[in-house]
Amino acid sequence: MKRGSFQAMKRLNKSLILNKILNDGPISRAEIAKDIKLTPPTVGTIVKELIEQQIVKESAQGESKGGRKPTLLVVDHEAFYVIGIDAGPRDVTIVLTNLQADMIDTAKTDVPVGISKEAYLQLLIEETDGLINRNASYMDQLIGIGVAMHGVVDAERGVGLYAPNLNLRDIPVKDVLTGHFDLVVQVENDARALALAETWFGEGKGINNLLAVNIGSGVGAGVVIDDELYRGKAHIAGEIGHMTIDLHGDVCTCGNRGCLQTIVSGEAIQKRAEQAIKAGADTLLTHQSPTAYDLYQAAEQGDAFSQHLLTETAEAIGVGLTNVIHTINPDRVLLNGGVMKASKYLLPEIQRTVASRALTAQAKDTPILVSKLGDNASALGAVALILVELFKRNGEIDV
Amino acid sequence: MKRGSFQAMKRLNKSLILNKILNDGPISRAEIAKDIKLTPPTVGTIVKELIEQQIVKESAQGESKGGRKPTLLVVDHEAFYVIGIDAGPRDVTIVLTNLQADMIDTAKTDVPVGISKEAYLQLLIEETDGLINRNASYMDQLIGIGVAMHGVVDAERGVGLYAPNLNLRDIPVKDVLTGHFDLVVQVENDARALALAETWFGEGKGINNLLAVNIGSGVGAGVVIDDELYRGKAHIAGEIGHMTIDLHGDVCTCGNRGCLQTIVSGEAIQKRAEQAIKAGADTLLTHQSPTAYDLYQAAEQGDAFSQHLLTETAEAIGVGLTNVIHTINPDRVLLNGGVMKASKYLLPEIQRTVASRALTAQAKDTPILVSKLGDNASALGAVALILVELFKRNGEIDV
DNA sequence: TAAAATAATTCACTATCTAAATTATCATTT
DNA sequence: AAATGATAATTTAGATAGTGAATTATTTTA
Repeated sequence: MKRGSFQAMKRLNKSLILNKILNDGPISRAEIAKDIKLTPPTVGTIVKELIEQQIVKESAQGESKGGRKPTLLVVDHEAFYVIGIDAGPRDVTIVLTNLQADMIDTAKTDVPVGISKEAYLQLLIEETDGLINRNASYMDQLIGIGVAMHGVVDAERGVGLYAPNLNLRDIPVKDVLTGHFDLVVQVENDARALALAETWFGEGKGINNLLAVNIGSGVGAGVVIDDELYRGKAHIAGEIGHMTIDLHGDVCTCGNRGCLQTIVSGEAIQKRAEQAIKAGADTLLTHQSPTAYDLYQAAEQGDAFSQHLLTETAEAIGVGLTNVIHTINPDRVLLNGGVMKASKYLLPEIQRTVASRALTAQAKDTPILVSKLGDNASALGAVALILVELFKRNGEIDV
Repeated sequence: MKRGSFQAMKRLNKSLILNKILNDGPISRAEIAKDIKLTPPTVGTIVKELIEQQIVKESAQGESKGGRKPTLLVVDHEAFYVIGIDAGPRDVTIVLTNLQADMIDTAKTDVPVGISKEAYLQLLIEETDGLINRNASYMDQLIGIGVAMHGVVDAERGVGLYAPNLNLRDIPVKDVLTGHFDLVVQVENDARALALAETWFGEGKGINNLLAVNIGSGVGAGVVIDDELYRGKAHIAGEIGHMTIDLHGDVCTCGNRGCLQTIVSGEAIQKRAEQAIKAGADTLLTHQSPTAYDLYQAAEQGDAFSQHLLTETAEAIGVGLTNVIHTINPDRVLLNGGVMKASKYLLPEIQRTVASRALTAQAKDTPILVSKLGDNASALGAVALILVELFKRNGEIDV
């Protein structure tokens, strides 16, 4: 219950101005004032503070519109640096970026099978230390470490509650990392980090209510509502992989039947193809257990079996998305993950399925796009976790 | 993009104080100050304004805690009156209540089959006029009319976009009613109004993220996120009746197969029972087409057929709820509607199903309750639509 | 070169909060 | 019954941060 106070009022205005510069910069003080409906003096004094904090700087002069040239303001993207860690079950990717996610350096390492909780945390620390040592010159401007973590995560406490593919529980990521690095550390579930990456750097920019779905070895989604990640009481909002869409379908790892994952996850696709091939399906495929990408390639060669399997997959994805659209009705849906490497075949069928099944014209028209962020998307989401802190706290992050 | 200003700051504090009195009253100025962390003078001046606006009044003196007795403040529930309309496809219910939803008077009328848009609106006006004329003494304190409307509703414009069971589209409810009554009019979808009724008067009080499901002739839900109704871009958030849970199930009115509705709606239950009875099921039931309540009564007599049918229904509801819990992870789920008249048999099975299917311990524990609001719940939700306006606008509604 | 326009800053003013002091009222102790 | 110590509410003075109008700094255009 946040009361109104002078501090709060100023914080809000400062936040509005900073984010205006971030999103619409280069921009003049005068234009900021006009857009946010604050008076020029108010904008002036707040901008002065932001410049003192080094997060904003004056750039070139703008074009005159018949009077004095405006002094344009931009966020100084080189003022601070951020580390983002994609802490997956198979490998760990670490990136060092500036404030607009330009990659300075990156490191990637495999995770040994059956690793213990302590060893996993040690691995994160060592790899991060390595990256830090290689880039010592940036380190006094390093403001935080974001972690995108596989599994169910309590973002508030920074704890990995359950990481199924590592078979680990209650991993105190935040405590351990802050203890070692003495920096701001934010931890989040990888699907949600991905959604955040989209809103900061991808196709989710400016979308207030977003569903970002990751279809890989599992299926998960990040839900953005009113420009903020929505987590839910038990931190499981967006766990759509275990949505039941076929009451009498195959048994899932979770014990239920007909989860979305049992049809559309990377593993499910491989398994379904494998079974069909064993049963003697007529196909050009040479792999015994082809991935979605293999299917895509074969489909390109005209393989009807692969085309059919991808269509089937797309329809199931479409059914799942329609269910979510009817529940939270997002402004846009973004698709990501390894399976979407077959997006050329999947996307049109997904769109067609949603258009055919959704209830109203507007719902049928829900834009469904494939992410353009590429491989480091989760790590970039981890970076974005820190950017949220920085820009929400008006640049007043502890360095 | 709301900037910080003195006005906004004061509005916020006024809102906090008013809602504190509403929720925790009778309460003294001193305690308000302590709870909201505002200083006594600030609270004092704002309370003075609220008293001038008549929405708050001083009630009795409280108990002394060793000093001067506190003057307790309460919302004056008799200061204003509200009309709530439940505009359904079969009948229209209208209530007149004070600010705590105490019923002053009520009216109910049937809707002729195949009614036109104009006639339906005329019916709403005439019935409301009748209620108003019967209660003329309250009318100078009447502040608004809320409408809970069957179908897809654009709450912002106050238009019924599509009312399937009336087979009407684009019903300009708000414009027509404001034109005739010159009062604040708010229109909302009935399932969402129901959710709002729960947060104001029912089991949803104080629950930040709520799912209120109505299982009647159709299935719909109201989604509350961060204490506010969530509508979604196309106004269809919460349309969970057409969630696909059985890819190869029965065909729904929407054209898809295996919608939740095809198993659990009132009509679906009757249809399923009817078919089984025709096929010679062994049952005590005398009806050819029994309702959920008939099944409940028979089940109470030990009818195994009815018990089984209810269990089947409950499991499907549980599957649907689990899907929603995995998507938006609400703090609480409330169940309402005609089918829940069999809640004695349904609820335990629903809870068991969710507990068995949900992913994590916390999710399994999601509280699922049956509404206690009774028959006028939707009309009370309509009343709540106006209360939201009143209490969000700090009592500054135009009378 | 003067006039008009736009950008940024300065100055005076105002709304609203806070802190401290004051007044009002009550229970308890002497 | 009067004094004492609490608690509640109000009054007073002061601080914060916004607004409007005026001023200064540029720049384009007539």
